Amino acid sequence: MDSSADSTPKKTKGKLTAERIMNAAEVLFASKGYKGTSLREIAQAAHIQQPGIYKHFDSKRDLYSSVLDRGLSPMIEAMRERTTNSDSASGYAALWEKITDLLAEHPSMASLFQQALHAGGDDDNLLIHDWLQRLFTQGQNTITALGIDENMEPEEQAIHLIATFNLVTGYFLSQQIYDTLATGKLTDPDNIARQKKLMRRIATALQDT
Amino acid sequence: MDSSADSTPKKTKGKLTAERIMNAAEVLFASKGYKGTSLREIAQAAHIQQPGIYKHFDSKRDLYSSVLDRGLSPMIEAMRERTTNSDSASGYAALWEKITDLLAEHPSMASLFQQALHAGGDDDNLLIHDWLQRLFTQGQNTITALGIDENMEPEEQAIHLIATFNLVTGYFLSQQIYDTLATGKLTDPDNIARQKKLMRRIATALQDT
DNA sequence: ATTTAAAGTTAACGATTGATAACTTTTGCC
DNA sequence: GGCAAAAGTTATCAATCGTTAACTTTAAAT
Repeated sequence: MDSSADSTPKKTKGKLTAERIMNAAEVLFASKGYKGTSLREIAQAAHIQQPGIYKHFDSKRDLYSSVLDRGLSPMIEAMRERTTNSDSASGYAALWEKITDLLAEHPSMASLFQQALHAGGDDDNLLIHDWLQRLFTQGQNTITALGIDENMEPEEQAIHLIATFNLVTGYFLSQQIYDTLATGKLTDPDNIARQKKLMRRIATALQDT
Repeated sequence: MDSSADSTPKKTKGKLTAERIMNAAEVLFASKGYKGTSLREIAQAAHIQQPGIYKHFDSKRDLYSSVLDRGLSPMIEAMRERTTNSDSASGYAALWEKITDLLAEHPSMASLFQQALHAGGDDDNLLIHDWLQRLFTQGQNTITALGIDENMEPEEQAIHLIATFNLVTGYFLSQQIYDTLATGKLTDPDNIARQKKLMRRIATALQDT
């Protein structure tokens, strides 16, 4: 299928279909939630019939999990890099900017992540709990990498983390708020630049203890 | 029913039941989402049988709307007061603190509000769009009341609004993040005080142009 | 070109859901 | 206390949903 055979793995028909399914699922899960999205509408968006989804995924839950995996891995990777290379105070802003860039490419992920976070009392808790551990607790370097003063008491560190997390992800979920005051899209480069500027100002304010 | 007959309206059995239904619905809608919550589980939590809900609400949608109404009205009221009485720069921090206090009493509302905001492409858009108008666009006084520089370009104003909104509401949705670093509840008074302190620092940073 | 495996479709199933109708019980008013 | 209205229950319905099985078509491997 692919002419550059050695540098790119061959993509079978099935793999391409699975990608289409996951792309459709990502957008629909993000906008309508897990329960609010049926496999029939995902299938329709992916141009197959609904039971066909079972050729590629074991269950709806498996599809959801795969979508989350695909979307969160780059974030975990960015976090890991910063944790490993945290060498200066400028690092933390760069991390959140990197995550902002990632989310700008996949704005649905912000919604999916927040949904998964807010699923309380469900059997999803194990899934997202695992992700939280991987995202936020890779040792004390994580705190520094995230731009949080490590001499702070844990409660205050946690609240700083929450604020920063919500600033970054909440931005991508707020098009409707944006529409009340301005025109355009939050994923426009100009707006992304504005958001980054605002984040830098906040980061500076929080860093000055 | 109520012995202080003149100062408090009488609460019929039905009204008390409707309250129970709405209390149950508020918590369940918040944690499981609209589609993920069935009328049967709401009814069970309210100690009635499921079709009994139709004695008090026309539909599931009507119940949802009533829950939103009940929870958002105090916020609109707080907003209106600040808009009317916006007299000093200290006003804007007080507004967000007031909203923080309101949400601390009803943390489910933060989740419900965000859910409604993120419902894209649904017939809910009219509902939340109305609420957004009422929350955020009560004239130019609103911008000042919210602590946003009115000489800023609209795009930047909108992004500041988004940031502030997500700081306030996102806090209440982030217990799972908090749990990765600390113990306790986000609604504990100590943590609320920490959050307010953090918000004041951010507000000051954003105000310094 | 042939064969096998993969991928896709159609039909159907059991479970769940929001809503309705009929009936029963409780409440509130006089 | 009696009566009407309100509130609540039981039973049922049509629709939707995730899933499975059987069948068909296409893709991939040789």
